Amino acid sequence: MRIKMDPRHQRIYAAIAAIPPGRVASYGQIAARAGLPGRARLVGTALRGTPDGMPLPWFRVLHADGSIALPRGSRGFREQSRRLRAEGVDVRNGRVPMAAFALDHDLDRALWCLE
DNA sequence: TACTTGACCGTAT
DNA sequence: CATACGGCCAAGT
Repeated sequence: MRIKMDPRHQRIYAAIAAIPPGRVASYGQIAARAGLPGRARLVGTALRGTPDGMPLPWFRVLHADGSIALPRGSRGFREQSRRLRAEGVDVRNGRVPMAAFALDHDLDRALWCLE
């Protein structure tokens, strides 16, 4: 048996999966690219409920200011930092310089206008 | 059903 | 730099 997953979550997962290695995106950017402008919180909700075993580059999703969402010192926090650095992303003091690594913000605004 | 939480965000002070 | 606030609203209790 199989229960249909919320289509919005599917679109969110797809948007996250589309982030290229070595790049990152904010929750808001992912929401916009999933056709859900202004609903960054839903991205967090979806991410929290990521099905076990789904190979999702969750670590490429950060706060809009580039900081890691998970609590400082938590296991997730350390793993996220490690995995980002492993693919060349600059993580300093729990934060990534978005100007240099984030997906194009202007494109997201353009997508927003199409909604 | 009602109320609270929260892997958020932009703006204001 | 740090709080505060309103907007957002699915999930959890």
